[in-house]
Amino acid sequence: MPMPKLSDIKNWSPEIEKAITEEWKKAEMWRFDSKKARKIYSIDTPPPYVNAPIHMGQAITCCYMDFFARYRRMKGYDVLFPLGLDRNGLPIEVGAEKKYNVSPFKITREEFLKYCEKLLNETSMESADTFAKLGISFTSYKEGKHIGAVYKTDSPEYRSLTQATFIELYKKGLVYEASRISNWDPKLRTTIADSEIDYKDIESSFVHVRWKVRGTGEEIIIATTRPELISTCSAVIYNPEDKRYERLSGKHAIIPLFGREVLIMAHPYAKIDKGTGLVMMCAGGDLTDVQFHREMKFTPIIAVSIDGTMNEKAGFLKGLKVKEARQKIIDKLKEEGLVAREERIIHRTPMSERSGAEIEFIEMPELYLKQVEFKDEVRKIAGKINFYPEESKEILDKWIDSVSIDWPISRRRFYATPIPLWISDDGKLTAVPPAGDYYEPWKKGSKPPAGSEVMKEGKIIGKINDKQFSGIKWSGETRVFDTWMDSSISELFILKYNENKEFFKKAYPATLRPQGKEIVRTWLYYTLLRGWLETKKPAFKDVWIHQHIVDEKGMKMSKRLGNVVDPQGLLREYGAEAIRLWSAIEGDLSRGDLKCSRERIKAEMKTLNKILNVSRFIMQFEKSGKFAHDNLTNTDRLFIDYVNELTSFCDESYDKYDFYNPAIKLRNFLWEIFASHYVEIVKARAYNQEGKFSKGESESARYTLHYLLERFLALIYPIMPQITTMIMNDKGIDLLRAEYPRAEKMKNKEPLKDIINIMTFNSVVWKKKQEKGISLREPLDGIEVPKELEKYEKDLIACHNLRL
RNA sequence: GGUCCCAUGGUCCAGUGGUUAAGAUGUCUCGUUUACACCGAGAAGGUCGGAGGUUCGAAUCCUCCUGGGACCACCA
Repeated sequence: MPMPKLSDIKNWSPEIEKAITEEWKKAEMWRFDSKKARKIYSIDTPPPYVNAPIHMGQAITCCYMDFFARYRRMKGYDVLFPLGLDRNGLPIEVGAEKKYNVSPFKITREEFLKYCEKLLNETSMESADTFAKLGISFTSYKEGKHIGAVYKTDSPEYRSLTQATFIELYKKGLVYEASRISNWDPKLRTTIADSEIDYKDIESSFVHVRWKVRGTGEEIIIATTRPELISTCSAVIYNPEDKRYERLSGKHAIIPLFGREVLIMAHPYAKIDKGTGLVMMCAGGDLTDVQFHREMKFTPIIAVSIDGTMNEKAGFLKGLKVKEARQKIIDKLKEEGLVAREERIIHRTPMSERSGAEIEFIEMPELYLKQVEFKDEVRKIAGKINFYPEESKEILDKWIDSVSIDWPISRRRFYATPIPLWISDDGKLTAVPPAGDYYEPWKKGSKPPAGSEVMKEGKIIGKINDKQFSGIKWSGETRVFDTWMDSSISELFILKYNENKEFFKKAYPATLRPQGKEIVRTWLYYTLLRGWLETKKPAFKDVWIHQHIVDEKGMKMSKRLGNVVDPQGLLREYGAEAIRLWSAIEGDLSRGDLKCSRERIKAEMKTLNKILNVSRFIMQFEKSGKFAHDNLTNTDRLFIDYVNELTSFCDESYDKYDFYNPAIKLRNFLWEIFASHYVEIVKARAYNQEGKFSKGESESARYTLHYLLERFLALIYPIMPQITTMIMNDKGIDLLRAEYPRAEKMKNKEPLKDIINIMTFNSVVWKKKQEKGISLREPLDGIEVPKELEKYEKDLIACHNLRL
């Protein structure tokens, strides 16, 4: 479809956009040529999750990124602006389970992954299509080998880079295995992610149990919601401020029914006003318990086995399910007269979203990537990055300060990057494959590939083919990576780390990381950590942090609240240009949330039509050749000076990722300064039907009308690429490849001052005519042009038909 | 519970110590002028979230409170 023409349309509409954006999507006009590229500007875009349709937040933030990309192209940069699609992880698994009614625990892993892939194949390109409709100028809308191609985080290429970087870290001894508390779903027999936990307020029994103190025989009362874990107790604590129990410090308490003795000690975890102020610390009761055990270096006693039943550590409760055990021990304690009181309390209980089972916290071995020892280094490189807005760096700094444990990177899931390791049957040796290929060790019959290195306790001790390892049976690692292991190398991937060393060297660090404030502690932090581990450099030159798109009441959009605004609907109704302009005009997304209002988006459609109408008016005049600045009339020079001032202002603001202030000024220029006043003042001179003006004066007006229009369109082009390109196309100018306009030297130092005076004068005259009830064309007596506007007198007299 | 961000006419937003708080949008009234009714002119609408404090002077600086948001943690 050809580009629509101004003369063919009356109003701007989403239908017109369709012709343009479809053409753009097909044309691949923003392809990146690494050989020609000199000034590289790369944007490490956040890959949207493909499973759900693009939501308003992604749509708007992507528009902002497109503002940045289009502006930088105008400034002569070779812009690398790739579209990534995030396809790893839990939401895909959950989606497949729901859609096909399958469970990864009932069918084989291979089968389950096929369902995940099936789901992905059905949904994958929908989001790309929405971006195309928004007019986003991604480097490419096609997959492939070229730089800037659409990439998928679950592709073998991407996953093999995740694995390659991991392999190097592993060989350097930066990865180790240690126990970690997992959310265990005893019904599904699997660990589940935090996001799969529903917290429900459930009434439960808060049992006050009588304990004895060794030696003195004194009775103490401890309240608990988990009496079935009493046998695993490793200490009894009270708050250090709690005077009531000071005297017990260092003494031992005797566990009721079990008779084992545990130390009584002060610890801040205990709250004075909760229960009796005494707490029994058990393993697996909750996450606090676990931290406590770590801190005290106590060995936790685990009494709940992975099928959700009690084991031998629970003594007579062995074999019972947790809930049964709880009831049984309460009964037993009552029988023995050990229950002082039983209270019913509402207890916030973690439940599995899918099975409805109560979550148990159990310890399992997981892989950790060292990060605590690199905190200072990450802080240092973060200091070299420009943050927009500056204050957003604080979120990162605060997070780095609070990092206290290493990064657990393994997960017991399925649709994710497999961990590329093989373990010897005695569990003491690890085979590490050579970096570069994509490995799936979990598959049946997989073996460590030739060239694998064998490691023991973090040190390389030989090659897989060495005689000493000939008899060993290797089994493939079944765990996968935390998806942030993939996401945290996005900038390495798009800049072709390991693949095109020459280009990478030229392009790294990436220029810009645009992202939301809520993932600073994950995406940004992990990327900086991983980038530093690979290159010892900051991963980015600039970081732009944005806030949120919220609903009309200022609440975060969520499915649960039912307040999600669908960008597809808005696109159909108002089109991309209105949405884009609204998003720039409404506020600065890097400084505050943007409230999504249909009414206000709709209102911007008026601006689009204003642009069309002004353009139509101007296009009826021939543009007369070049005019030296000095040969223009005073009025024309004044407005040209102003638009040049605006040119510098927009340039400086755009450079700092501020599109809000320029958008406001440009909009104001269009409506107030240009359309309502300049055009009105020079109309008579441009037409010059009565021959009041010289040919030169008339041509000066026509030249200036075109000049102002072209400049305005060029300045607002990054925000509204479609309407501007279309009009400029009619004028024979290709805005898509145009340079950013150069601000010319100004004659008037403060053009706005005179302009405001002119605007005020016009208002006075218009008001007067209205009062007198005469039409605006009719002559008016008794009004003089004020002295300070003498320079513009001729135009003003003609415009208002003043009779002196 | 911790850390951080935000609060200005119905709605959005500017204003970071100095006369009467800028503008947009919406509302109402009047008008139709060789691009435009998705138009033009005009009007109404604010105790700058609340309470203290600093200052000659506070929307602006400080403290507390209220409401909204983000992330983290937690409920024996």
